[in-house]
Amino acid sequence: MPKIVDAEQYRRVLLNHCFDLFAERGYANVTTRQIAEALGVSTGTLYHYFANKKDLFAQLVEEIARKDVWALQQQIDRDKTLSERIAAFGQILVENAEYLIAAEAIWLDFYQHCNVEETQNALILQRVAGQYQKAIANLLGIDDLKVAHFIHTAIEGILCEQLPTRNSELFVEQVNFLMAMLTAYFEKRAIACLEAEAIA
Amino acid sequence: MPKIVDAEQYRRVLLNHCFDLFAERGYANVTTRQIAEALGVSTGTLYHYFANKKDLFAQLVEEIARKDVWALQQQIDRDKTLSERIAAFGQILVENAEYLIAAEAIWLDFYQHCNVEETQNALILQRVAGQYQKAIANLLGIDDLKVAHFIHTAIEGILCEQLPTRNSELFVEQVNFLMAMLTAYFEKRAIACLEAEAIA
Amino acid sequence: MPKIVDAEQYRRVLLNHCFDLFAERGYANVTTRQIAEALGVSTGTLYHYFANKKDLFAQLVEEIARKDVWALQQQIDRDKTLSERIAAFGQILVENAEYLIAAEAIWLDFYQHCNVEETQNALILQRVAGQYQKAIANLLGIDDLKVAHFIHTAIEGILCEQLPTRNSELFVEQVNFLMAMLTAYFEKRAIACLEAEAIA
Amino acid sequence: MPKIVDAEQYRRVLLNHCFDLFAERGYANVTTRQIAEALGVSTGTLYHYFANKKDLFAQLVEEIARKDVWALQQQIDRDKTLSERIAAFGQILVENAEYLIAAEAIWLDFYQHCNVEETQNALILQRVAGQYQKAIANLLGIDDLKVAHFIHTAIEGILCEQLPTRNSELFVEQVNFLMAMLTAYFEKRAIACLEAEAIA
DNA sequence: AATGAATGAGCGTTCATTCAT
DNA sequence: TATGAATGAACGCTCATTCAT
Repeated sequence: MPKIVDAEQYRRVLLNHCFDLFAERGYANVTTRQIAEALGVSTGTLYHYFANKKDLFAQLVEEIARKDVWALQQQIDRDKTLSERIAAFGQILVENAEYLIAAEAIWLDFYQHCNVEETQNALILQRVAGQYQKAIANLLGIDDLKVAHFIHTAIEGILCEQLPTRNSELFVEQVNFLMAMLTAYFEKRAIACLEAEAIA
Repeated sequence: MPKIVDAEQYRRVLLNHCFDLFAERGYANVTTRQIAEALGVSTGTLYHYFANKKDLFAQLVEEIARKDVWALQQQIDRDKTLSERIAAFGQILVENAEYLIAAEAIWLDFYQHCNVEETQNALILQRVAGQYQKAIANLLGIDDLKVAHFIHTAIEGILCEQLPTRNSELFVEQVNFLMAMLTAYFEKRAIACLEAEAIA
Repeated sequence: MPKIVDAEQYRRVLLNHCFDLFAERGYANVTTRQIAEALGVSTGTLYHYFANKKDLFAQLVEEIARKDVWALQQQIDRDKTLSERIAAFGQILVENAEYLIAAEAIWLDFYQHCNVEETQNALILQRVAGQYQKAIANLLGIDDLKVAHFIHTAIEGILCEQLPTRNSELFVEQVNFLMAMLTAYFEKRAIACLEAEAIA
Repeated sequence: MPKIVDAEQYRRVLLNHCFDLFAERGYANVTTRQIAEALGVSTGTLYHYFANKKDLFAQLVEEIARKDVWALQQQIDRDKTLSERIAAFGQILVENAEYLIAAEAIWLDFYQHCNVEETQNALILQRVAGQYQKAIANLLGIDDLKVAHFIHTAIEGILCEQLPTRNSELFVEQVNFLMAMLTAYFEKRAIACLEAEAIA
C-alpha cells in the first residue's frame, strides 16, 4: 500500500507545518484559510486530508506528543545518578524552552477546546498524558509514575506562565526551584528508607 | 433619574454572573448574546457597562483576582508553624478545588487571548501575578517571593490538568506532592542554615 | 402662551447648535447621542422637543432656509444696476463660502434621505426651493423666476463640488464663470429686446 | 477548477447590478444583505470580490465614470460647429436624464461619505473629475478646461435638483438655460476676440 | 487528488427610541 | 421637564465547510 503511506507522510508534513501558526495565535484565532496558505495548499486540500479543523488540531496534538516522547527517550542515559539525571532534565527543559512553551500553548488550547464528551478526545488526553509520564519516569530512572506525573504537571505550570511573555530568567529560576525541590524530596525519601531498614 | 443607582456595583454584579459561562466554555466559545442572556439583560445593556467583549473579560479577570487575594488574606493565621501553614494551604486548595479550577480556566484564557502589546493587558497580567505571589507568601509566612511565585506556578499546573475532566483523587494527590516537596525543601534549607551558623 | 414661546425658542437654539455636526459628518453618521452631547442635553430631552431624528433634521433644514432667505433679503439694494447686483451677489457667495458649503451639505443630505412619499418632506422641499428662487430674483431685481431658479441650481452645483475638499480658488473661479455667463445672457437678451422693439 | 473563470469580469457584472440599488436608496440605506440579494449571491460572495462595503461603492463610482466617459467620447462629432455641439450636448443630457440623475445620486453619496483623508478616495475624486472635464471639452471642441469644468459643475447642480423628485419639464428648461448661457458666453467672447484683433 | 468560489449561520457591535424615575 | 439605563432589531463582516470542476 505505497499510496497510503505517502498520504500518511504528507499528512504529517502538513501537521508539522501548522505548529507555529497554532502556537502563536491559538486555535480560535487561526482560520482554515490561514492554515491552507501557510501550508501552500488550498482549503479544499485541507479537507481532503483532515475531517475538519478540530480533527486537524487533535492530530497535531498527537503528533507533537509522539515526537516529544520519542525525543525524551533519546536522552535517557542509564549511567547517570538520580541527581545527575535531574540536572540533565533541567538542562533539557531550559535548552528547549522556546519549543516547549509553544507546544504548551497548543496543548492548553486542546485542554480547553476539546469536548471531553467526544471519546476520541478523551482518549488522546489520557494516552498523551500517560506517555509523557512514562517518558519522564524513564528519563529520571524512577519507578513512581505518580511522582513523574507531578513533575510533568509542575513543568506545565512553569510553561503556562511563559505564554503571554517569554521571560527566560524567570523560566530558569522556576526550573531550578523544581529541580531543587525534587532533590530535597528524593533525599528525604532516601533517608526515611534507610532509617526504616535500620529499624528492621 | 436612571434606573440603576450605583453603576459601579452593578458592573461587578454582572461580572460575577459571567464567571461560570466563561469558565465552562472559554472566551472564544461564549457569544455576547449568551452572556446577555445569562445576565438577564440585553446585548445593548452589556455594551452600556463594558466597552466590548474583551474589556468585559479583562475586567472579569481583575475582579476574580481581587476577590481571590482578599479571600486568601482572610485565611492568614499568624500563630501557626510553617508546616501547619503548608498543611492549611493544601486544605484550602482541596476545599476550593472546584472554584479554583474554574478560575484557572478563565485565567488561562486571558493568558492566551490577551494581546500583551496592549499595555492595559500587560499591566493586568503583572499586577495580578504579583498580588497572588504576595498573598501566598503572607499565607505561608515566608519572605522569599520567588518561592511563593514557584508555588503559585506549580498550583497553576495542577489546576490546568483538571480542566478537561475533574479528577479529585488526582488533584488531592498532586497537592499533597507539592506540599511534601515544599516541606522537604524548607527542611533542607533550615538544616543548611543551621550548619552554616555552626561553622560560623 | 409664554411657556410655548419659550419652548419654541429653545427648539430653535437646539437646531442651530446641530448645524455643524450634521454639516461635517452627514445625517447618517451623526448619532442621537452625539447630537445630545453637542447640545449639552440628554437623548431623552431631544425626544421631548423633536419627534425623532428625521424630524429634527427636517426642522433644521427649514430653519436654515428661513435664516438664509432672511439674510438675502437684507442684502437687496434697489439703487444698483443689474450688473452691479450680479457682482454684489457673486461677492456675497464668495464671502460666505464656508457657511454656504456647509448648508449645502445638509441640504443635499435632505435631498437624499427624505422620503418624498411623506407629504411633509415634499412640502418642505417645494417651499424652501420657492423661497430661495424668490430671494435670488429680488436680490438681482429680475422678474423671471425661472432664471432665478437656474441660478440657484447652478450655485448648488458649485457648492456641491466643494464638499469633499474646500478649494477657494476654484470656488471663486466658478462663481465668476457663472456671473460672466449671466451677464452675457442678460446682455444678449437686452439686445434682442431692443431689436424686437425696433422692428415693431 | 473554480466556478467563475474571469473574476475581474464578474466583479464588473456585480458592480453594474448594484447601480440601481445605491442610486435609489443611497449608500447608508443599502445593506450588504440587500446588495447580495439584488445580485443573487450570498453576502459571503460579496466579500469574496470586494474588501468591504466602502470598497464596493468606490469601485462602483469608478466603474460608472469609466463607462460615462467612454460613452461621451463616442458622441464626439468633429464636423459640427460650436453651437451645433452645444445643442447636441443638451440633447444627450435630456435623452439620458434618468440615468444621469441616478449616477449623480451615487456620485453625491461618494462626495459625502468618502473620507478624503484616505488617499485612495482623494485619487478617485480627482481622477474622475478630470476625466469628465476632458470628455466635455472634447465633446464641445473647446480648449478651455476651466469652462468645461464649470459646465460639468452646472450640470451636476441641475441633476442634484432632480434627486428627490423627477421633473422632466424643469430638467429640460434648466438644460436649455445652461445651453443658452453658454451660447451667449461664447458669442460674447468671440466678439471680444474679433474686436481685439481689429484693434491690433 | 486538488482547487477556490460559494455559502449562510452567526459573530461582535451599534444606535434610534422608550420609559421608569 | 429632564434623565440616561435599557432595549433589540439590524448592521457589516467572518469563516468552517461544501462541491462543481
